[in-house]
Order: sequence, then structure tokens, then C-alpha cells
Amino acid sequence: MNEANLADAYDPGRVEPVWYARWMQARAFTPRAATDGEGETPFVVLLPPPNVTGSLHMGHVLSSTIQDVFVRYQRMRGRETLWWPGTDHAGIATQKVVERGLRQQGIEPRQLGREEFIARCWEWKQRSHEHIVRQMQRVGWSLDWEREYFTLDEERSHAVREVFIRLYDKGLVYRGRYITHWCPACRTALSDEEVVHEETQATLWTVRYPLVQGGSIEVATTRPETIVGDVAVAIHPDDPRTAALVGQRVRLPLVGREIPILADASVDMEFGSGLVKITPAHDANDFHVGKRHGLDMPVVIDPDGRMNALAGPLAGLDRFAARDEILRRLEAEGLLAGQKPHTLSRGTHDRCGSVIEPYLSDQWFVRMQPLAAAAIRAVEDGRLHFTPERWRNVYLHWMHNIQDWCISRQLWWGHRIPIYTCKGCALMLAAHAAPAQCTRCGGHDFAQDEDVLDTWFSSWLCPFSPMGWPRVTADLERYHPTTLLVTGPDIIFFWVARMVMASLEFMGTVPFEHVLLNGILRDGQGRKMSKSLGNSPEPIALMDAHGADAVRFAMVMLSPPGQDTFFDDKLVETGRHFANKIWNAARLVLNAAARDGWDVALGLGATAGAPAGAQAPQVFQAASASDAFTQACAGMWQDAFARALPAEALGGLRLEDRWILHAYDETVRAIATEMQALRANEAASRLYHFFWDEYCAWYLESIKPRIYGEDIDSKRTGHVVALVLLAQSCKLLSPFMPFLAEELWSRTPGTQGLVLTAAFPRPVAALRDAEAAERFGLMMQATGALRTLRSELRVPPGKKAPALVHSASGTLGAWSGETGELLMLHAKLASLAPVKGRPPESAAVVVGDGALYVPLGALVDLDAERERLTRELEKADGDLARLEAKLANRGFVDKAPAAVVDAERQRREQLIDHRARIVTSLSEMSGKG
RNA sequence: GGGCGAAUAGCUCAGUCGGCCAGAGCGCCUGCCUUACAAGCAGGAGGCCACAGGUUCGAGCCCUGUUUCGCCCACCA
Repeated sequence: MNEANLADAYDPGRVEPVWYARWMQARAFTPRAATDGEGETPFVVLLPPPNVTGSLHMGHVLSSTIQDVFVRYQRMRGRETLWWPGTDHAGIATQKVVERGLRQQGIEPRQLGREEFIARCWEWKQRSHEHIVRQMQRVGWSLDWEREYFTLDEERSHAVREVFIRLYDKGLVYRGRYITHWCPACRTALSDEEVVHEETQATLWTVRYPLVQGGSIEVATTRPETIVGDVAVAIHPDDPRTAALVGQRVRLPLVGREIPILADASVDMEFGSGLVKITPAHDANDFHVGKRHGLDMPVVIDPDGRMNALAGPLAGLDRFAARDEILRRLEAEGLLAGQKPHTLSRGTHDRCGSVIEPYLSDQWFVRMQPLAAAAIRAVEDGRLHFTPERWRNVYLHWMHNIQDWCISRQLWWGHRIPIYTCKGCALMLAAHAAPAQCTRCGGHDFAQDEDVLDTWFSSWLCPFSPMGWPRVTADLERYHPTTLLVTGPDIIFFWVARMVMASLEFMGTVPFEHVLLNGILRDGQGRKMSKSLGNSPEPIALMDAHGADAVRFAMVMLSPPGQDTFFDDKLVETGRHFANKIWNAARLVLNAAARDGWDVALGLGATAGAPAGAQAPQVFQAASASDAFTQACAGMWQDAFARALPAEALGGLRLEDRWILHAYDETVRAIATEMQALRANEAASRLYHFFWDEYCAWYLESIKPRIYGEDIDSKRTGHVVALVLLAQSCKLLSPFMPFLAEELWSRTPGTQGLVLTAAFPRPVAALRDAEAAERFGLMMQATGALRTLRSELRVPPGKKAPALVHSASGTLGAWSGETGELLMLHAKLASLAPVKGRPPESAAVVVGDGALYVPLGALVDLDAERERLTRELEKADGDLARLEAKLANRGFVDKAPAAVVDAERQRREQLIDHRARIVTSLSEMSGKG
């Protein structure tokens, strides 16, 4: 029990902090054998490992809370459930953070040396890890921390090396000198996926290249600074100028070097001047031209983005400064023939935003096509599903057009490439450790590759590396493949697709059965929430302000699968209000029962030992310590939901009891359906509606006279149903709002253990009661109509009005008993008496098979009432006309399903009746008024 | 240049198999501090379901086209 008191207003800050530790203590997140007939296959979810140096952002909160909802739901259903946590070493991100920290201390990272630098990274990782784990626990995620891994720990490193070695030996990993994306700020190569392309306004310059034989040609370029790296000028073979130009040479402006003009079909004749400069070392397209024609490939830019010695007068300048400089010089020499604005798609590094430099260097690659083939089949033959389904096409399109994966990074923090080169004969061997002896020359001296692997080269093993692969462990056999992966569509290529390939290659199975893509959170302007934009609210601060449960509920309810969500702090208030509502409803139910004394409230004998008295919350606590009481309650809960309520024992269920139990059962069914379809948002909505509108607004209001009244039987039944449904609601709420659910569960008598391990409610056929649903529905409808009437006629809220009821069937049976009593309560009626016809000077409400009349007395003027009735008549006429037209349409009557036609006919009868009674009311009123 | 998504109340969004009068939260207006809750209760206003055609007895939903916005992919210098 927490310090929060049921007498106080809800304060999540006092309720939430204690529970996570209790759950851990109970080892509630480690998988346990299935119960409730929940099959043999465990429900396994892999947490997308957050960057260890990062901190939680709203995207994590959304995605992982959705996971938690499914995990908690399945766990409560009785399925063996495992949600596997881990953190990612995040190569570039972490290295940059540590570098920045060192520079702030005046230390230049590269001078520190590799080993020392890595040691600093580990220190930083240690601190950072603690921070992010605390954050994850704050949100309440039910992860099995006993199985936590780190993508750079020893076991994962072994798996990474093993995978590299196997791929290398199979010829799927190769080293080569190719153009790759290079980040000059991070001084490393990148994969295609790490480059974001954006449309940019640039300039297309036209530069005059003098022909050696005299005259000149014009060449268009957006990158004049690379002129120093040009090795040729290309023209399309079909260009009419080809015959005259090919074979000629031009003299490079400023540089003076002579280069050939050659023909290549990749040139677009329509673009620019139809002549293109070829810089193989600094342009991907030019690289291919260079390959085709066997050209030199001089690198003129250094890894840090500055022009190198080959750039002559530009040497030492940053590439953009060099651009300005060369333009100035070209201009001065009259070689700049023109310039015009030009939009181009420019690549930047997704981590640091620097403009990518296409760069020729030696890198390691994974040959992807052989791996992709299996990954395509797995989706095409249905072993792997996407929700929403359209993402399947995104995945397949990428797979079909897959490019080789550049996996080497010129960094220190990461998995060092397990390649050892013999210093004697240059033989390269892939191995877990330095080989003792060279297999070719017998040498003993080896040098390990200096580079590390792309972070994703460890992440793509997550479906099996946490389980100890390549060792065959019990966990590997039991929990691979996993069941569900929930993640954002932005990492389908980075991660999802690659995991599929890795699992198929090394495990022979898909890594998971379902992929649920959650939406991306956007701010009010539609921008993706990101740390760099600073437009993402700080989740912990949000939880401090509103409670973790509130944030969780809001995120889940407001984010349908695969749809981007515009997020606003205000949305979280919906969750906070709901939490508050739940708390207050529990206060009402628990305190009311306690006030009556638990023995009375629950029909236990006076010997049960539950003290009665005024100190409600304490009474409640003391009561739950009583064994006899606890057992009695527990039995009752069980009876209630295993075999329907023992109605007689409770003194008989009243209409509202039967109705709310029916509504509860409907909700249980709906939630099961929605969860099955992976629509957690819909499940949350159903729960919200049930608890707020049905349980609180109608049911609890209905039973107040009973639980505050004198009739013991009636009181008792009300208490029991209210308490039972409170307990059941705690279970329903637990996946979504686990802290509050746990707190209230612990305070509800008869509950045992933790709610997160309680059995999730299942539908109970015996609770269904169509008749109660119909009668209560009628009462709600009449209440609504009477309330509107009161409001429109300006009856003071405190004033109770007498009402008369007329039934067309003549029996008045429907309104004579419980229905009438409930109506009097909700519509604030002083009395409800039968009447044959419409009394004079009364307002009428037409409902069901009869009408309700409220004598106006001196309350209102008749004109207002006449006006109101006239409006209602117009509406009825409109409805009727529309319906008549529909039924007069032979096409509809002949072709629509019989049930639909019947329903419409029935509705017409009702409407005719309804209208007639309005007309009667009006004419009587005219007669009198 | 290709592909995908969105367009529904003032705002943010649901709307599942085409079938009652299109819903919710927030905001707005009116009235209520009614013994769980003013973080609340009751009532209300507010909609050419982007536009134009089509299919159908019937369309927010299916088809075709158009417009606007967003995203992804792509080696036009």
C-alpha cells in the first residue's frame, strides 16, 4: 500500500514510484509456463535496442508502450511471455558524444590513442546505460532485465565475428575500392541508408574548357571545385558533335592538365551543354564511367573535406571555400560562361547533417543479393506479415533493388573488423583472434584491420544474438523466432529487412512472425520529432507532470497502426483526466463499501471480523487483512466471472446490474478482437468508453441510492457488482495503465497477488442479457430526452419535475418498475405516474412505445414548448421522407438483404408512430393554448 | 522520375465487411462547486466526409481522374 490516501485527490507521483520495484521483486517479467490453455508457443517481443548514450524520446515511448501493452496483455492471458531488452552501442553517435566531451576538456581524441579512447567510451556507456534503463523503468515497461544484453558485450561480439567470418568464407563479405558515401565531419564511410537526400537550391555553372587544337567547349557542373580531379569530358555517342569532338583533348582550366573527350551513353544530351566532366573519385556516376573507360581516379579531397596537394592552388582549402575560390579564378580568366539556379538532391549524413562527399576508398561490403532472395520469399509466401500491409511493398521494393552494404567505418568505437593480414605475404584471414601462423607463408606477424563495423552489423543479429548464438542454448531453442516486432517505418531498411536476412541466413527461419509499424510522431508543423530539431517533449518531464500512466494511455489510444500522429502535450491531458476518473470512481466504490462495513457490504456474517466504522480507508486496509473476509471475497470474484454471479445469494440483480455486466462483457469481447488485430488504440478506446461512460456515468450513478440507502439486499448487490467490476476493470486497464491498475487492485478486497499476473478477463456468456440492454438503453434514451427538455425549458437544475408516462401498449409495464425508478433518478423526476392521454399544458417527450409528459405548471411558457415540438416534427418529417423514399425504391427492396429491409420497415413504423404522437401533442396544445 | 500515404467538426484524429440520423478527445457556448471526481456533471452549437465523374438499390468507404499536403525510393552533371 502506498502513502497515497483514498481520501485524497489522485497523485500519480505518490502511486507510481513503488510498483516497478515490486514487479521486479516478484520476477514478474521473466517468462513462466503457459496457463489458461494458451498454447505451446511463447509470445516473444524484441525491444528495438535504444542507443545506450541516448535518452528516451517520445518515439520510444510510443513504440515501446505499444509493445508493453501487447506483452502485458498476452502475459495476463496466460501465455508464456518474454520481452527482451537490450541497448545498442551506436557507433558514430557514441563516438561523437565522447569526442565532444573530451574536446571540452581540451583533449584531442585522436591523440589519446585508440585503447584509451575506447576506455573512455566504456566509462561513458556505463553512466549512460544507467540513465536510460531508469527511464525505461519509469514508463513501466515490463522487460525481462535478467536477459538484458548490449550489442558490444563479449557474447554479442563473438556472434558478430562469427557472422563476419562465415560471410567472408562464403564470399559474401568482400573488400574493394569503390565510391562510397563519406562524411567529412565524422571522417568515415557510410552506408546508403545513413544518407538522407534533400532537395536543395544550388547553382549550375557553365565552364569553358579550351580545346587543345583551338576553340573551346562548355561543360556544366554544380561542383566546380572538383575540376582539379577531372580526367575526361564525356559526350553521348548519338550527339551530332561526337564525331568532331571524340578523340580531341581539352586543357583543364587553371590546372593545365590535358584530358580526353570520350563518348559514353550515360550522358544526358538534353542536360546542360550535353558535355559532362568526369571526376571518378568524387562522383558515383563518374566512377562508373571511369571504370568503363579505364581512367585514372585521382582523389583530390582529403578525408576531412579539404582539398589535397593534387588540387594545386586550391590545396588546403575546405571543399566549399575551394568552390568560391575556383569560381573567382575562372571568372577572372573569363572561363565562366554562365550560371543558373538549379535544384538538386543533396545527400547529408543523418547523424550530423554534414554534406556527404562521394569518396573513393577501400571499404568492406556485404554482397546483399543472395541474402535478399530468401528474404523476399519469406514475405511473399506469408511467413512474415506486415501491419499495415502496405509496408510489405516498401520492404519488397527495397529488397528487389538492394545494393551491397558498406559495413566498414573509420571509427574506434565498435566491433573491430576480424580480419588479420599477414605481414609477410599480405594474406587476409577472418578469425576470432589473431592466427598463430599464416596458412600461406607460415609467418607469425599479423595486423588486424583498423576499421570497425557498422553498428547495424551487430543489430541485425538481435533476433538470435541475445540468446547466445552461435551456441545452441535453451533460450535460442525456445524463443527464436520471436512473435511480434513493433517499430517505426523509418528503420525498415536499417534494421527490419536486415534482421530478416540474417535470421534466414544463420537460423534458417524468419526472425519474427508479425511486424507492426507504428506511426511516426510529428509536431504541430508536421515535422518528425527529433532531438536535433528540439521539437520533442521530454518524456520524463511529461510523466512527472501527468503521470506515466497518463502518457502511456494517451500515446496508445491516439496512435493507430502505421499512421503518423501529430503530437501535442495537450493530448496527454486526456490520459491524465482518465486516470483521475478511475481513481475517483475507485474512491467512491471502495469507500462506500468500507463505510457500510465490509461484512454488511458483502453479505458476510457479523463474525467475519471486518470492523465497521467511520475511518473508511483504514477500515479498508484492516479488512483486507482478514482471512475469512479475503477468502469470501475471492470466492465471490471467482464465482462472478467463472460462472456468472450467484444472483440469489446477493439478493437479486437489478436492471442496472444486469445491464452493466452485459456492457462489461461486450467490452471484454471487443478488446479481445482489437488486440488480436493489433489495434491497441481501438482496444484503449473501448476501455475508455466502458469505464467512463458506462461504468461511471450510468452505472455508479444508478446505484448511489442503493449503496447509500437502507435496503440491505439491494445495497449489498450494488456493492458487490461495483467492486467486482472495479477489480475486473483493473485487469482490463493493467496493460495500458499498469501503475494505477496495480494500486487500485491492491486496494480492492478479495484480490490476490499482482494484477499484472492476474488472468485477463475472458467473455462469459452468462453475463449477456439482451433484455436488460434494451430496457436500460430505453431508459438512457428517455433520460437524454428529458434532460434536453429541462435544459431547453430552463428548468432549474435543482428542481425535480413530476412526469407522467403513457404507453401505447397500454401495459405501462416497461416503465412501472426498475426502469421507471432509474428514469426518475437520472432525469430528476419528482414522480412518475401512468396516464391515458396527454395532459393539458405539458411538454411531451416521445420515446419507445410511449410518451412522457412533464406538466409545465408555471415553469415555462407554452410558446417555447410549441416551438420545440414544431422543430421535432420537422425533423421527424425529414427522417420519414428519406425513409419512405428508400422503401419506395424497388431496387432497394428487391436487392438489399432481407434483414436490412426489415429493419428499415420496422424503423418506418416507429417513426410514423413517433410523428403521430408529436402531432397529437401539438394539436392538443393548440386546442388549449 | 517512380512509389506510398493523407484530405471527415475550430484543432488533432477514429470510422473494421458498402447498410439506422457520420463519432471521440480537445476547444467553443449555456447552466451547475449535485455528499467519487470543477482534472468534474448536464445540455448545446458546429460537417457539400478535398473536387469531378463512375459502379451500386444504397458510397465517407469501391473504381477513374483532378487538386493540395506529407513521406519513401532513384547515380539528371
